[in-house]
Amino acid sequence: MSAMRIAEGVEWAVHLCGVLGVVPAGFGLPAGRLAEFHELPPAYLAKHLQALSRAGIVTANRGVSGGYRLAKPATKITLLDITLAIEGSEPAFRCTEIRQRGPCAAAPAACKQRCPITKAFLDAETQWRKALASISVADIITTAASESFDKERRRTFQAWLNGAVK
Amino acid sequence: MSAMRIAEGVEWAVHLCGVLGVVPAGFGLPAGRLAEFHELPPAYLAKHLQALSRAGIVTANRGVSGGYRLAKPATKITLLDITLAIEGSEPAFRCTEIRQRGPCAAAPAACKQRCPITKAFLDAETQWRKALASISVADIITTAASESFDKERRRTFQAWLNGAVK
DNA sequence: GTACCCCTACTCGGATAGCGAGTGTCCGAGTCGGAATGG
DNA sequence: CCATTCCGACTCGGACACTCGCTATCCGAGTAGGGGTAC
Repeated sequence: MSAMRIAEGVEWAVHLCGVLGVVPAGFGLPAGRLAEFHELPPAYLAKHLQALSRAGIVTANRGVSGGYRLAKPATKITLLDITLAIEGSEPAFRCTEIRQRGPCAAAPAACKQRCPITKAFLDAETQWRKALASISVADIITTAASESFDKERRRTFQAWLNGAVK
Repeated sequence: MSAMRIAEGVEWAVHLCGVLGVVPAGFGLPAGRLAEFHELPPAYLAKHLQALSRAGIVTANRGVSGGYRLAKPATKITLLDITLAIEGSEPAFRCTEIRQRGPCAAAPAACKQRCPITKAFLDAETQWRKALASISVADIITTAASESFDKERRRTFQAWLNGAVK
């Protein structure tokens, strides 16, 4: 009774892209530091970072002073990009064509176009994707900064960042 | 890499509500017949029908000539109603408030309002729900009838229905 | 003949196993930086 | 003092267990209808 759950890795990924978005350009953060920032399991987070890397959202540098950084400007990365990178791009609704089964099955020839049920669900999903595509990581950063970053917390963050970037 | 899957029980439920929508008013179909109509596993389908019953979408009658029937006009039953009945009404995105954890945690006092990430995902989900709420079972029936019901199939269906209803 | 009662058959309802996808973890592949060394 | 080489430590990347929730099933609870029986 509680399906349709978005993987929590999506939440992690968006938060971390937000963090990477405020790292000075040219610098990166290793996976361990990113995990530390929100007290996330480092090994598992690494898996999700790989997915982001494969999707071209972040770039990975190896070596002693390596780490992850955004692959493109934060304004060009949308919540939809991140979601698809983590969850995959398959639609949530998958028609199994049960209308072609049973005593009153529709003839395959009559099923050239999608059944109205499938169409409705895919349309709804398009609306969902459109909404997510309209928000960028830069938007998230701006809003978060203005909403819940007082002077004190901003300094705490800067201090941590200075100790984390190489 | 393939999350966010809608339970296929939703697809079944919508199709079956469509079938129940064209049953003459005052008559019902037992779960076994409904399962037979699309060659679905009867026992498992029964579980979903229970969920529809609890949600007030269909009413269940016991006894020798009992069965399920729509609890309200097909125009008043939306795809969203059915989806929520099967999947539950919890939102797909669930914020775990990781912003309140780690070396730069936000103070609980600063988290009165939802973080912008959660807000964005819930807004997207609202768009999704709105799209599903705009389609009724009656709409599905109308479209399906006009798209893929030629005279021959319509007769086949009527014959099955006459043998199925009590 | 009729009214009542019981019984059977059929229905829904909730409690019970099985399996697959996300969740979590680990160790190996790859790379950069620096230290040691020889010129 | 400087260039070169080698070594080491740190990083990402993919392969391996575990847990929870959807999938699937069964048997018990409940009801309506019909047949039998007594009046």
